[in-house]
Parts: sequence; structure tokens; C-alpha cells
Amino acid sequence: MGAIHFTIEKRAPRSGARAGILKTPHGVIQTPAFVPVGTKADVKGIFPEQLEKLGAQVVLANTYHLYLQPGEKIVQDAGGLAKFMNWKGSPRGASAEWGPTMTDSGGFQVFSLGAAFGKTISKFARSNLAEQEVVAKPVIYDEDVASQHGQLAIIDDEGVSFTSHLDGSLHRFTPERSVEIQHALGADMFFAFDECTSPTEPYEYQREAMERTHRWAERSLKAHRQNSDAQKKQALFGIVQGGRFEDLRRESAREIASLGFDGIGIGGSFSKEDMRGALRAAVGELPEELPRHFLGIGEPGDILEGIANGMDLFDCVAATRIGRHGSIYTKQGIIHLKNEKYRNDFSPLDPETSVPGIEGFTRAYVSHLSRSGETLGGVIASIHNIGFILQLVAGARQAILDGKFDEYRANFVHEYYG
RNA sequence: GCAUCGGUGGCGGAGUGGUCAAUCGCAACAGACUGUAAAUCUGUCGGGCAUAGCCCUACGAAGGUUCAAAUCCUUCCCGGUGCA
Repeated sequence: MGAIHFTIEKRAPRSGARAGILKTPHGVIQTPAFVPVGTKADVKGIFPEQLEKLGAQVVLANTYHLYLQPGEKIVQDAGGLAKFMNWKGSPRGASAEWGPTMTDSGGFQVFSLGAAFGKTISKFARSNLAEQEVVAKPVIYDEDVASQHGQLAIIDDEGVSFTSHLDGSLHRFTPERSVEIQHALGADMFFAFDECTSPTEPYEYQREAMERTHRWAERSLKAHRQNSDAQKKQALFGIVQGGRFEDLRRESAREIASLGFDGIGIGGSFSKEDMRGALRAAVGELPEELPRHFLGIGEPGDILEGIANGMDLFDCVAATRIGRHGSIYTKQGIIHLKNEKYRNDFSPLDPETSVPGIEGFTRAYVSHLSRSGETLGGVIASIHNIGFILQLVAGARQAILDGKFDEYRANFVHEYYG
């Protein structure tokens, strides 16, 4: 018996969508569920209590960040991630004092600190970028090479060497080390260390990275199984990679599913086209009974696409990031509150969405705060966006239970994307 | 009144004979952002057009010197400072 227990309550008739119950040591999560990202053990700008009011059931923090600062030992000594950040969760677990949490493995930082450095490569860059644009990747860590290339992370088969973005000090992650750190952080669910590739990588490199991710998956699992105490309290998710290539996704899903993880994460990059191809290919190989987490996916339309393809969990920084940058989700699409036309728009942030705790704020007010650089503007917009996404996903769950998911999705997409 | 320093694009502030429609910052206008090195980054930012270019108007005002002036000279206007 693992640390978590997942049951499917209801399946949509004409799509892969499903509503489930995910029981964790720190409470129950009703799926599909959106997982707000609290990288450094805080969802930027939002109190845990506010997150609970918004309906967040679980939050996700990051291994790389917490390892560097304050160090996993501090979090462990604090009593684990949930207690450290005073996260109680909602709805409350029957007996748990603290709420459900997840941690990411640091695998994404292999991408964001390595290949994606310089902001030239978007995680969602078009998949048809010319192959020759891809930069050759060194596989042996060399400090001079790393600094010359401006990269903070260099990958080899054993693991990843990287320099801290905080002080430049040299560090190394291996699958075993990532698992060890995540045991210390103590989240209910955590991810195997993987290599998140750039979408521009050619087929051969995607295969190489995928196979490395598979080997790392086995090592992560082995490291986890050697800690029987952690195994009782924490669930380990393996991550499917394979880039935009359907055959690789299929192969990766089959491999990861065969290893005996408690849950499955689907990582990497997905353009709109890849959603329908690579994602579907991967999901087709996954066992029904394991919870599926769509890593890093959080735009409204993408979430609904994921749900339609049978994904259960989603995490994303977009809601809080675009909020801090002055943009909000509305039922009619995303709007940029800093735009001139909102300076004297005294209507609610989204007339069709009521978010607890911020009902009275107008577009003009938040526009003013964002324009003038006031912290509160980003806070209100972040709360609104998290609330919006949580309501969207909660609505999707209810629609699945009511047997009307397709209609729900079509209506939303029609309004949102016009 | 005398002396002295200064008046540059919405603001601040570079530039002191040609490569200047004028560095840079701010503001403004728009865009990007999907497992957060992101309260960040990018573009535009005198006017017009057939916009990787061309034309016009511009560096307080008016004259002048020069092949060429935001830059040099003269006068005037305005502001700061000092002395009466």
C-alpha cells in the first residue's frame, strides 16, 4: 500500500476526462485539480489562508530552490514543507493538521538554467523551429565552458552539475540526491529527477534525453524504496518525456508506467499541436488507475485540453506570474490591465467571475496599482488568476460528474477564445 | 544693475563643428510570459510616407560665421547663483 490512494469516480462519455479522489497523508484532493506553484515554499504574494479560501487543495514547491535556500534541513526540522509554510489545505483532511503538498525534482531547472538560458527559447516555442538552430550541448561539466556559454547547468549521464544562481557556488544533483532532498522536504507527492528538454531539440537528442530520464527514473525509484519510512508517507511520480515526438512519448509512457511509480507526470513542452498528438500518444500508454500530473500546464485552454485527455493534476506559474505583470484571466479572455483603456474602467476585474476576498476591486484600481508598481496590484491580480483557474477546474470536475464536460469545455473555449 | 552659470525631445539628463532626429534613465504606448534565476523581459517612443529607406520640422528666439552648427559669434528673452 503506497502513500496515496487514487480512485476514479466518474468518466466522461466522449473524452478521456475523469473525476477522481486522491487521498494523501495530509488530506483529500478532488481531481481534476489545479496545483498552485509555491516554488520557494510560498505562492508569490498570496497567504496560505487565502489560497484555502480560493479552493486550492494542494501546493507545489521546488527542490532546487529550497535546497539552495534555506536548505532542506531547515524545512525538515520545521516539520516538513506544509508545516514550514503554514499550509493547512482545503478542504481539510479528516485528521491532518497540515495540507497536501508536492515538490518538483529540480528537473525543470536543468532546462531553465541550462538549455533555455538567455530567454531565447520559450518552453512553448513552436515545434517546427529549424533543427540547425539547436545549439550543441556539452555533456561533460567544465566550469569555463559553463560560464562561457552563460549556462548554469551542465548535464551528464550521472546527473547535473550546476552553479547556484544565488552565489555562483558549484552543486550537483543526481536522481538519488534529488530523492534524498525531497524526502527531507517531506511533501506527500514528489517527482523523479528528469531532464526537461528544450522543444527545439532534434529527435536524436530528445531520444537521448528521454532514455537518460528513464534511467534516472529507475534510480529515483530505487532510492525511494530504500527509505521505507519515506515510502509510507510520500508518493513518487515518474515523468514521461519525449518532446514533441509521438513515438518517443508513447515509448516513454510505456517505460515509466512499467516501473511501478505511484503516479505519472507528463513533462516537457507542449504546443497546441503537440497537445493533440504527443500528449494523446503518451496518455494512451498509461494505466487508468494512476493519477496523472500535467507538469507546468496552466493556461485555461491547455488545462481543458489536458482534462479532456485524461489528466488529473496541473501546476503552473502563469497565474501568479502574469498577475504580477498586470494581466488577468477573464471569461472573455486574458486582458492586460496596464493598457490605457483600463485606467478608467470601473467594472469588476471579471464581471463573470467572483473571487473570494477581492470582490470589490475594480479594473481601474488594479490598473493603477500595477502601473505605479504597487505590490498590492500583483497580489490582487494573482489572487484573481489563481481563483479563476481553480474555479475553471472545479467547474470542469463538476461538469464531468454531471456528464456535461464536453459542453462545459466548448462553452468556455467559445467565450474565452472568441 | 554688474558678474557668472545655464536654457536639448512629455520629464530628467548626455552631447560642445560633420558619423545627431540627437547616448541613457523615467514616463507613455504595445507585446511576451505555461514543472518561477521573472513585481521580469522585449519592441515603439518629433512628424509624414511607398517605414532595413526617404522627406520635413527640430536642441530658448532672431541673425551671423562655415561646404557643414545642438555645438562657434552677436543681440534678445527666460532661469539659477554671487556681488552691489
